[in-house]
Amino acid sequence: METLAEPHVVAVLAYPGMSLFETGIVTEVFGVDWPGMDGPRYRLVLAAEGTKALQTVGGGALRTPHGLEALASADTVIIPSVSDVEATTSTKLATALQDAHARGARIASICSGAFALAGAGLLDGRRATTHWMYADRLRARFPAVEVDPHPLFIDHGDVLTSAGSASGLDLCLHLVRQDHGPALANQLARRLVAPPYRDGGQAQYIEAPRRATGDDPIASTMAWATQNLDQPLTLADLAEQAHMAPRTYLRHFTRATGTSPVKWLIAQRVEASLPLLEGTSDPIEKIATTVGFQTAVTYRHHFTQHMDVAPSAYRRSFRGSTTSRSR
DNA sequence: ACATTTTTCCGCCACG
DNA sequence: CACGTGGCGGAAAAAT
Repeated sequence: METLAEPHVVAVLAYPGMSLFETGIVTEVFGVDWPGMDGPRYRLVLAAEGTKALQTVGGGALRTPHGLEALASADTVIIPSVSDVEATTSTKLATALQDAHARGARIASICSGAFALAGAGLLDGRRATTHWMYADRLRARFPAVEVDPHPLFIDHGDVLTSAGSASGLDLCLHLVRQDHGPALANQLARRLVAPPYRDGGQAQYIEAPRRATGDDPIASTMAWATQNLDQPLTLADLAEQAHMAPRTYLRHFTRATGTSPVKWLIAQRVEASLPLLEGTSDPIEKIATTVGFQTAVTYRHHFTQHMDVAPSAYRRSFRGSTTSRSR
């Protein structure tokens, strides 16, 4: 568990024509030494095939001393997308990935990086995701891969895939959470000013984007619900607010949102409770009811479900780490 | 931690 | 006929 002596090595692939965004996410999470963050560290290694300077999007050039052998010897390997989803994965890269995997390293991809993992055969017979726009191509090129375009990321333990670029951040935070627990992951998310937790199963693609205008009945009931979070809201209440039958409301809601009303409500309530845990010393009971859970039991249940820690533990770890360091 | 009751959610289908 | 609606039943999830 403790990796203080031997830092966990994260290798991220650099390639010609790369965008700096996905790599930047990885850098931010695993490469930056955040001041005031005690606890375990990672060592980030940028690895490339060959030692020539690589062109990046925007006309820059990038050179790294680390070759693919750095991939093969890392603890975690991240492929932050590929330059061309039609191109076959080079044998050298495929071999490096297979070696790393066989050695027990964790292999993760962001966005179109899944094509490299699939090219190395690491996704055969497994469920995997990628950017929703590439899902069909991935399926067509690698029929052995069970492509699911819906979730933000899929974690098999040894192999992980994530969706569009920004979901890479969710994936990276997920890895930190796996390695060092929710407290550190949440703390890091705070520093990055990222939402603390997005579940891997959350929908990546929302068919009917919510309009901010008031004429969207779903959007307005959602706004209404967040205003009235403290009181018990049922599906029937929301439907009535939207002047729809429950069945119709349900359909519209899932289409617009990617989740169900109750799941969304629970997530809202858990989220609303975070600042109360962080900033007040209100008892859990009180927080539970102010964010709309009938009882503290249900609050604890759902909080733990979402955050992987009990509310009290979250509060404790949050306080401990922020106050003890800054003064 | 577990069982019971209640609510949600989704496929199916009839209706307008 | 295509399309949105909404009631019904039962599995699944949430509340108690």
